[in-house]
Amino acid sequence: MITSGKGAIPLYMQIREFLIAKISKGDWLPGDPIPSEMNLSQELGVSQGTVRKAVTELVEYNVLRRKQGRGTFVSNHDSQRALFHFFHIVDDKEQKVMPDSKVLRCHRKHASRSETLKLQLEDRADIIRIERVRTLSSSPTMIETIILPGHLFKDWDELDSSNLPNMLYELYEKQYGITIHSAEERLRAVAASKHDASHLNLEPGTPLLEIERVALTLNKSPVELRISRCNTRKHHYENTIL
Amino acid sequence: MITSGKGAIPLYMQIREFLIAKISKGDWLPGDPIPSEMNLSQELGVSQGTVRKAVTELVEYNVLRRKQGRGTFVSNHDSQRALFHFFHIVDDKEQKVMPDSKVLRCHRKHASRSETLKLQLEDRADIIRIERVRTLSSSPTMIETIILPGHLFKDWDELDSSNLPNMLYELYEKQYGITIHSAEERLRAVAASKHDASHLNLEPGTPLLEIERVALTLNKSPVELRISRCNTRKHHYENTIL
DNA sequence: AAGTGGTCTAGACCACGTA
DNA sequence: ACGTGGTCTAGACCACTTG
Repeated sequence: MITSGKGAIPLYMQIREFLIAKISKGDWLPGDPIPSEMNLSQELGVSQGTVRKAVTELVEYNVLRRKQGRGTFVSNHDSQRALFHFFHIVDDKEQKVMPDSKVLRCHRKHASRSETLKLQLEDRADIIRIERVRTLSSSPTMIETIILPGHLFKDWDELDSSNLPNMLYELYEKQYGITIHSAEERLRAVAASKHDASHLNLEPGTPLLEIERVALTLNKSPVELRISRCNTRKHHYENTIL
Repeated sequence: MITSGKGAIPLYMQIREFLIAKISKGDWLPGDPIPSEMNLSQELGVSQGTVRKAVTELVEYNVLRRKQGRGTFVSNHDSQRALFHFFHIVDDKEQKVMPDSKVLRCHRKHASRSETLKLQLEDRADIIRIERVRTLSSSPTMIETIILPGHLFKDWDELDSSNLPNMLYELYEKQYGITIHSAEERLRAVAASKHDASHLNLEPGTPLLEIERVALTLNKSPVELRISRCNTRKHHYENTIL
C-alpha cells in the first residue's frame, strides 16, 4: 500500500491520501478520533514524523483537528463552523449575525441546463429546489434558492420542509453523511425582481448582491448550488485576502 | 536573541519573527535570497529542522518562496502575482483578464472622516486621491477611487499621473519599498451614480458591485484604501472558500 | 502514571540547479 | 562537484488530558 524507493511519490503524500480515503469512505466519521500518530506510524511502517507531516497538512485543510493530550479528530462541521467558515455576510459593525430563515417553497423538479452544468448532473436529472428568506438583525435581508441533486438526498421529502435548520450543512452531514469542505462563490450586482422585492420589503430594481455558490465535498464533487440575493443596505460581504 | 528553556516561546516561532523582522526592516529585500537553512541554523544555534519549520510557515504566508537547488527568496509581488492574488474579477468564462486603466484625476487633499478611520490616519491628514477607469475585455467595466496616505508616498506628484502602471502594488514595492501583503475587502451592491454611469457607459441606477479594499503590509498597517465599482454584466467576483 | 500531540535534535540520503 | 532545499529516521523531552 505505502511504497518507497527512488523517484516514488513521497511517503507523507501517500499517507495523506490514505487518510483522506479513510475519511471519504466513512471508515472514520466526523467527530471520531483517528489512530494516534505512533499507532499509524507502526501500522504503516514509517516514522512518527512522517505521519505527523501528513496529518499536519490535513489539519491545515480543516479535514482533521488536533487536540493536545487527547488525540486527532475528524473535523465535524457544526453550525458554528458553517457560520464562521462559509457565511461571509456581516453587519456594518463587522459582526457576524446568526441568520434566521423561513422556507417559502420546497419541491422536486428536473434540473435546468445551467443547474446540470454547475452540479455536474445528467440532463433533466431529478433535483430538490428550496427557496427561503433569511432574516438578519431582524429584517429580511436575503432570498435564497438552493438546488440539491435528488439522488444524494433520497428521503428529503420526509423532512418537515417548513422547519429546516438555519445551517443546512450540519443537516447534510448528520442526516446524509455528506460533509461540505470547500465552496466556489461568484458575486454579481443584480436588480431586485418583483418577487425578490416583495419578500425583502423593498422596491423592484434595488441593487442586490447575488452570491452564487457551488459547495463541494472533500473529493471536489459538487453537492449544492445556492443562489443568494442579499440586500446590502445594512450588511455586506466580507473577504480577507491573505 | 533566541532563547530556549521551559515554558519559553518555541524556538521556531522566535525564528519566524526574527525572519519577519529582517524583511520588515528591509535587511532582506523582495527578490533577494535569504541565508541557507544550514547557515541560519548555525548562526542561530538551532537545528536545521527548526529553521525549516519557521521558513515553512512563511512560505505558506507567501512571505518567502523556496526554489529547490537554488535557495529561499523574499517574495516579490510583481504584476502577475498581484493579478493572481489580489484581483478577483474574472469574465464569465472564469478567465482572469489583465485590466487596462486610464486615470481620470489625481490630486492631494485632506482625508475625510471615513478615510482617516479606514487608513488609521490623523484628522485631516494629507492623502493622495486617484480616480481611474479600468477596461476589461475591451469595455469600460470598473471605476476606481484609490486613497493613499500622503506621508508614505512623499514624491508621488513627480510621477506622470496620466501614465501610471495598471498594477500599482508593483509600483508601491519598487518605488516606495512598501509591499502589500494582505487585504480586507467589503462587497456591496450599489446603484450607479450619474458620474459612474457616464464613465462606464450605462444608465444611472444600474446595479454595480462595490468592492472596498484596505490593503495591508506585513505588519498589518493599512497602506491603501480602494473603492472599485464594477459592472457585473459580463464579469463577476470570484472567491474560493477552502 | 500512561498516552497523546508539540517541539527539537542530529544525521542520512535524494532531487535539483549551478558552475 | 558542490550547495541548495525536500524527505525521512530514531529518539529525546515537554505540555496537556485522562484515568
